Amino acid sequence: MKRTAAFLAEKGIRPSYQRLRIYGALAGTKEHPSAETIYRELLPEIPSLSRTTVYSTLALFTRHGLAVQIPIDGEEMRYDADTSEHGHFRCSSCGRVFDFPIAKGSLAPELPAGFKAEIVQLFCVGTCAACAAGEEE
Amino acid sequence: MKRTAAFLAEKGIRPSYQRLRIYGALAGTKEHPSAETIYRELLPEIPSLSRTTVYSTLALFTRHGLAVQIPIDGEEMRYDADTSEHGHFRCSSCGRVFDFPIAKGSLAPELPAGFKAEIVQLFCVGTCAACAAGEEE
DNA sequence: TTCTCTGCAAACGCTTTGCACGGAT
DNA sequence: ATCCGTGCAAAGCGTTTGCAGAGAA
Repeated sequence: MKRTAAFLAEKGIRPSYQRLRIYGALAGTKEHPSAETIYRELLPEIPSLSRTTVYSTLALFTRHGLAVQIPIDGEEMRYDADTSEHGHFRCSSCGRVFDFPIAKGSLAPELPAGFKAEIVQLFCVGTCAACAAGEEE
Repeated sequence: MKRTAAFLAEKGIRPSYQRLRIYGALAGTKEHPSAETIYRELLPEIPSLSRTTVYSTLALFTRHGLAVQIPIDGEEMRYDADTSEHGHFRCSSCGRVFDFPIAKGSLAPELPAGFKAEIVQLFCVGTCAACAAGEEE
């Protein structure tokens, strides 16, 4: 946790207990959790935690570049602490979101003149290997 | 409109007046409208129109492959009648969504074995040419 | 008749806002 | 003393659902 505190501090975020735990929950999983998921995960250990804090903290992380928003399903916003270039695959059967690598440069679209992209995201929706193999959810 | 009626019919959708008009509103613009936008556009001419009808009709079009959902901003769902392969760029300043071409094959990501993508979408968020040129709004 | 479509109103789920308390600076 | 972070409750917004009436087949 000491590491995390220093990491948040150097990004300009005061390392409060809640922020440390929320960052830990986000960075420690590949599940691309939503605010609700993180809230429910931490609640048993931090009974006083409120959803408001989770939402505002995730917004703070996003503003400071520690997390990326993944609006892959129009239902709930998901977050990813991995801000490097990669794609996201959502299984329409089980709902899980997976990372997948993308060929370098393939995400450098030829935008019309004058357009400047700050965020580039590649989304896929389909069926994951587990669900395709017949494991219903 | 005759054309549109036949088009909907051959896709297995009964061409009611509302459906024709909603399809027309969607296909006749490059604005990637939301349900609310279409509703407000048609309301003056179809005063009895309800949001419910717009929502259910757009869902119907999506199910039948006449429209694609674009969850580019996690706020409201946008729709596109152009189902061909292209990218979407959202200007974070003015909120408009633009199409842009993508190099053939660049949207064929190397998914892990067993994964099968049905929908592939490339999203960018940034500043459009007009906003970059200083036109606030 | 029977089935589908439409539309109103209410409900729902995710997220944001207003406000007050408490702790840090 | 001031500022910032937290948390509760309520509101907000996009969307879906329940239900009834109108219309097509």
